[in-house]
Amino acid sequence: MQVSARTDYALRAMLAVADAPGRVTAAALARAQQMPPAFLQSILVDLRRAELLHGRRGGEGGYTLTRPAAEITVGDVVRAVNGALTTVRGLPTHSAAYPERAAGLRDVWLAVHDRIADIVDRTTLADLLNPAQSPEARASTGTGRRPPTPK
Amino acid sequence: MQVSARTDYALRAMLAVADAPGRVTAAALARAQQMPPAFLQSILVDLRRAELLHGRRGGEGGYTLTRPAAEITVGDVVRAVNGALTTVRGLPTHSAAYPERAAGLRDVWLAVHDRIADIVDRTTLADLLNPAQSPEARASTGTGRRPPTPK
DNA sequence: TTGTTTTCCTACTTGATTGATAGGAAGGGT
DNA sequence: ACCCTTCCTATCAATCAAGTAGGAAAACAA
Repeated sequence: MQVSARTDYALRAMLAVADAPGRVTAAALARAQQMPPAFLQSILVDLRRAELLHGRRGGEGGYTLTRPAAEITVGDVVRAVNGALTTVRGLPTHSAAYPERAAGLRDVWLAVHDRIADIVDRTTLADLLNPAQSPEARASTGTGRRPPTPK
Repeated sequence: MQVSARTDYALRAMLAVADAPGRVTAAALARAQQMPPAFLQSILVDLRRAELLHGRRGGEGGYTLTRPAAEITVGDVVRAVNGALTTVRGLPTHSAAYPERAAGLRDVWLAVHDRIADIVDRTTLADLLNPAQSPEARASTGTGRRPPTPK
């Protein structure tokens, strides 16, 4: 039930890129968010391969978003760096086998997975940058956002 | 966002003990649930220290629950073996510091934490052993159980 | 009571996965 | 040509999963 450092760093990096006006270099990113520069580099490679970031080399280089911040969800970022959204014993949640008596446990992990998906797939980077209008992040209980927001 | 093997094993062990009529030995537990015996032993120690299991040695020895299965929640077991319910970068979710731009991210992890807590703190071992009457585990969306179930 | 069996308990060791690092190699601007 | 910045690969360190070995305690039998 733990969020890996890789996932947390990836989201913070995406938020910093989304917030900046132009391009952002990896070095500036690491300094602003206080994360190990070399480790951040390997995370940026994952985000670039997932088509979430566009990297440009050379002078005046840096990273930009491939899509508007309102069209990138937290779930997109998590899946890019972590593979599956939730895992049990290293395996994807839906593909973990359980013996006889513990069959009901599988449903618990699936329910946890669905609740998490409800949150991260409905929250966009733009929502996080405007704290005033992010209903998801504040409500402790309830469904969250009413607007359908069809993906 | 991953459930550790330790947590998964601990819950399966607790379910097997709850389901058995009398005492259950660690060896029988490992065999029935197909988990490494020695690793299970270290997990049982955690469960015993958390006052969830009572171990008895000697012939006719084994483990039993310290409380009825209906009074032990999934959350109790998770916290016993994992410390905090959810962690970000190894730290408890509520105590992770975030710099300027990523402040909104903290609320996301807190919301995830609350949703997970809603599930695991309301689901008891008895619920999991009666698949017919476990509303939590089946519903993909919604609040789950209506009865207040005051702890 | 003594011995024996059964089981729980503790400490240490190995292997694998993840977090983190360093040093180039390739590409864009000037 | 030169410099800067992103990219890639190989490597180190730490943590967790898993396994091993050797007691310590409790129940039963003689």
